[in-house]
Amino acid sequence: MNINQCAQATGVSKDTLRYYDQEGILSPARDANQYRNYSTADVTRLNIIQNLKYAGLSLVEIKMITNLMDAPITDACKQDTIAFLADKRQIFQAKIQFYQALDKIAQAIQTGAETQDFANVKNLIQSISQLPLPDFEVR
Amino acid sequence: MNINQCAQATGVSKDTLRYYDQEGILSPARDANQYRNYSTADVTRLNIIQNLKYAGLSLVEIKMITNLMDAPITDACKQDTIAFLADKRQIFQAKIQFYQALDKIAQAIQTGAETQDFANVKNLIQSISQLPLPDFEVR
DNA sequence: TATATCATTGGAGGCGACTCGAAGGTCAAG
DNA sequence: CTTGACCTTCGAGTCGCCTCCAATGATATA
Repeated sequence: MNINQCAQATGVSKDTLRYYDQEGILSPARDANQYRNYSTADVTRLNIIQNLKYAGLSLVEIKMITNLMDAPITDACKQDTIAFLADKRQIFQAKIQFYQALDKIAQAIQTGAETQDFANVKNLIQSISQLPLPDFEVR
Repeated sequence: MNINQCAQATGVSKDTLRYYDQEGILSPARDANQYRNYSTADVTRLNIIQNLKYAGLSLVEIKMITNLMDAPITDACKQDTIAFLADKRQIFQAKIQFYQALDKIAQAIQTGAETQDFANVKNLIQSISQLPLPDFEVR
């Protein structure tokens, strides 16, 4: 599968695919003519990359996780992984709670706007300031 | 409250506060000497900004929402707001589901790594590729 | 075999959201 | 009335993540 086909298949642009290669995030095999040749495993990996990006991970973090797939897992990296995941899970859970709370407010604002209750809309926006940000991350 | 005190109180850097002013996201009153003077309402607004940033909204989107607080809400902007919120709520709900699914996998990976079950760790990472990305947004 | 269409690289440019530095105005303490 | 710690603006720089372009090489079709 050449770069164009891979771009079609995954929705990731050719430029981005070259960029990922350059950054060591996804380096497909090369044909004799130096053309990139994407395998189905590469496509799977691109799906992982897209999903983790969607979850707000940086490319560096994504690289770290996907590298676990082909590296033999050493003891040191095991420790790192566990720590990293414990961290990320805290963030994920905080995000779940946060989005649930925010969605509730958004729903109320929606209703308020529909029923012309604008005073209440302003109060609801105010209430966004009360949502507790987890103290362990700033981003 | 001057810019330094506001920075202390909110954890937002002075540079960022000036940047927000410049971008029209938060423009505090000015004293006679042109110094920025932040009110408690401004601090509240900064909390809102930080929370919406955490939820993944861009500064432009945040500006749109917080502007609802001091503008008289016209019919046109009401329509916009409702549409915008409907959109965002879809995204919020998708994120909730996504994070829940991802956290489950992360938990399993964590357990796998702790119990040295590395083959399973690799399978679990693979399974991230299966998480369904909502089709209505790419970010 | 010429032409069009694909691939390669390297380097520059862009955008969002800051971040920093220089040059200068303001103010309180000694 | 000077010193030092603030504040101001403006312009440039940074970082992550692409995106575009030019020069060059490979492949497929008339």
